[in-house]
This record gives sequence, C-alpha cells and structure tokens, in this order.
Amino acid sequence: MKAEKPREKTRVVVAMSGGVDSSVTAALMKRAGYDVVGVTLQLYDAGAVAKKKGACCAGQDIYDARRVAEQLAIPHYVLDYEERFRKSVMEDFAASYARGETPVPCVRCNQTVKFSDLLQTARDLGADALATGHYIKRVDGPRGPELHRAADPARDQSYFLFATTREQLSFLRFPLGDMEKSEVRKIAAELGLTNADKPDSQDICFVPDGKYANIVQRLKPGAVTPGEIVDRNGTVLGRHDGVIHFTVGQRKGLGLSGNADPLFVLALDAANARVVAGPREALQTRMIALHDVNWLANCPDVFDCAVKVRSMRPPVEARVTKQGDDASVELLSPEESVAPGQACVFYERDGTRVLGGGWIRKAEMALAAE
RNA sequence: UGGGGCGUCGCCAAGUGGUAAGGCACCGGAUUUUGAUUCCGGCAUUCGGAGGUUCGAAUCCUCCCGCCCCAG
Repeated sequence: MKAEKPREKTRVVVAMSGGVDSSVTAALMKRAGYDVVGVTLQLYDAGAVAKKKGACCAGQDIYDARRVAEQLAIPHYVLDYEERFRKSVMEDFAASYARGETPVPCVRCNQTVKFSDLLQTARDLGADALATGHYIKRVDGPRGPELHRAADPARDQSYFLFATTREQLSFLRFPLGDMEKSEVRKIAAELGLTNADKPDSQDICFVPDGKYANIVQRLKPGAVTPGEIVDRNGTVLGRHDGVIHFTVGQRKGLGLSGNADPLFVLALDAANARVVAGPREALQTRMIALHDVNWLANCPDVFDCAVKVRSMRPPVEARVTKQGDDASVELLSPEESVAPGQACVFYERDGTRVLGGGWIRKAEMALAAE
C-alpha cells in the first residue's frame, strides 16, 4: 500500500467467492485497518450447478459471501458478471476444445474477468487495490512488484496466474501468499466465519458433473464431429464421438481393447476429426512452442529457468528463447502429455519468482512412427 | 462334411484332473482451483452346448454346434 495514505483511508476491494480463502482475505484486510469493500461476482447460472460441491461464484456461494461480509461488517456488492464470464471464459473454453486444444479456464478467468473487468470495477469504486484469496505472493522488488510462488507449495496457484500483467499486479494484493491452508482455516474458525469448514473448490466451476463436453456442445453446437482413432502410421484403430472428448495424454475413453499396454491420446487433429493414439513413451516432449507470452520480469532473449507445464508438478529445468510474442522452450528432461491450449509457466531457477509464461501452441512429440 | 486346428469375462490371454492368473476395456472412489495422468477398489459360482468317467474336470471320453486352415 502507498505509505503516505493512512490505512483507514485506503480502500481495498476484496473479491469474495464465498469460500474460506477469500473470506479470510477480507477478514485480514479488515483487521489490518483498511477500508474494505467486498465484491462477489455472479458468474454463471446458479441453478445448473446448485448441488455441486466445491463450486464457486453462484447460488449458495454468493449467499455465503454475503454472510461473511455481514459478520465482518463490511459493505458487500454482488455483481452480475454472467455475460462477461460467458464471453471471456466459457466461450473461449468451448472454442478451444473445438480446435482440438485443452483450455485452462481458470487462467482465462483470472486474466479477464477478475484482473481485468473486476479490477476496473474496483477502480471505479475508488479502490486503491484489489485483494484476492489466491495463494500467490506479490513481492515489491527494486523494479516494481514481482510475482512469486506461494509459501505453501501444495497450494501455490502461480500456474493459474501467469498471465497477470505487471500493471495488474501493481494494483493487486494477495494476503494469503505466505500462509498455509491450515492457518487460513484456523483463522476462519477463530473468527467464527460460517464457511470455515467449507470444502475447497475444485474442478471447473461451471461444469456441473465433470461432463465438460456437454458445455462445449451447448456453446458450440455442430462443432462436434465423430471421426477415426488412428495410430502414428495412420492406421485406423477405431472411432470416436468427437475430438472435444479428448485431451493429449488421456487414457480413459478411447475404448480400444485387446492391447498389452494401454493407449494414450497423442494428438488431436480437429480439422480432420482425428484422434491419434499410441503408447505412453510417445508422450514424452522436449520442445514446446508458445504464443502470447506474458513477461513478468526482464529476461534476456535466451535464458535458463524452470518451467511448469501443468499446475501440480514440480518445475523442470529448461531453456527459453524469445521470438517476439512467441517463445520456444527446450526442456532438459522431457515432460509427458504437453497439450496445446495449456500454459507453460517460467520460474526463476533457484527461486520462487514467476518470470512469465505462455500458451502452448504445439508440443513436439515422437509422433514419427515406430 | 477327407484331414488338421480352435472355441476360457466386452477384447487379448494363462490354465492339460484339485476346485478360473494377468493385461486391455469398462465402472466406482481417492488425489486435483484446468483438462489429463496417477492411485485404490470392482469386474467369469464359470470355461461353445449336452451327456459321461471321477471323491473332484475348463482340463479325460462321447455326441452336437460354431469358426479357421489344408486338401478334394
């Protein structure tokens, strides 16, 4: 926070999802003496996922957020963001699958709805900062704010926040970045927050029962074409109901039996409605092409770092080469199942700083025939 | 209708007298703020059918049915 401004005059908007994390975030900011305003976004139709556990931002969750705001005695607003969420996150999600890619809706949501739309709304409300319950650290460095991994490695959400711009970062605050989840729950319990024991959210929030394909079909009717499952030689192994049902690295659902070893999805060719399947070894990847890279540090044109190709995986050493808005990544040790549409995030080699990251355009696998 | 071979879970496949391995697929659960992966659990009272021998058979015998190969 700006040092010149007294805390009680510093307005902080807290994005409250209705979960424990953002509730504690609001509580901590309030306790610290800031002028806290709680905002909850209604992101999608509550009815569709009402019964789902671990959802957020609809129905019951909005109610939970409101209760907590009341308990904390802070003003609270519920904003209808359904339209923006559908446009920025859900449609992108469907289009990505239709293209044969594997989207990361959580990144899109942070990038657009939360850190773009909501952030602007916070400014409009006269706020000096927007705080969220993400497990991520903002560190003030010599050249401005830096993004760092959370102290709790099991909770770190840096993968989902790589697309945050430096400008957005300067307005953001993440009070939970240094805390363990257990501490957060403890605080919630001490404060008697009604959602202290609420289960963590998981899965894609707007997908009711794990059947994301239904959403894709609804949003992009006609984009689902049945086709052939082929091996790396092009030999037809079977048929499938549409490329949207698959993702690189997937084993379940191919329905191809009689093999000694399981088959995995190696690649998706949406244009020809083809799924390429093959043995696990063929999933190993060393070279990855990225597009729309976001830089959170001033890196040289070629540099060594550690990268993550999926959220729950320790970073692996890699060399990154910038190419305009693109970049190419060479992994020192191969990773499995690198899927186009997913994110590749760069980290400081022996540190915690997030250097940037990009979207995976193509992963070069051993697609050549055996 | 001569000769030979085969028929075990949806698929592949062990088992040749002692009371049905395993893999693939599938289903369920756990893990997970993406999709996957992974992990755990489930999955043939029954061995093409009918008889028979035996304390006991998928395993031996007989007949039948079906498929494959070779030869006419």
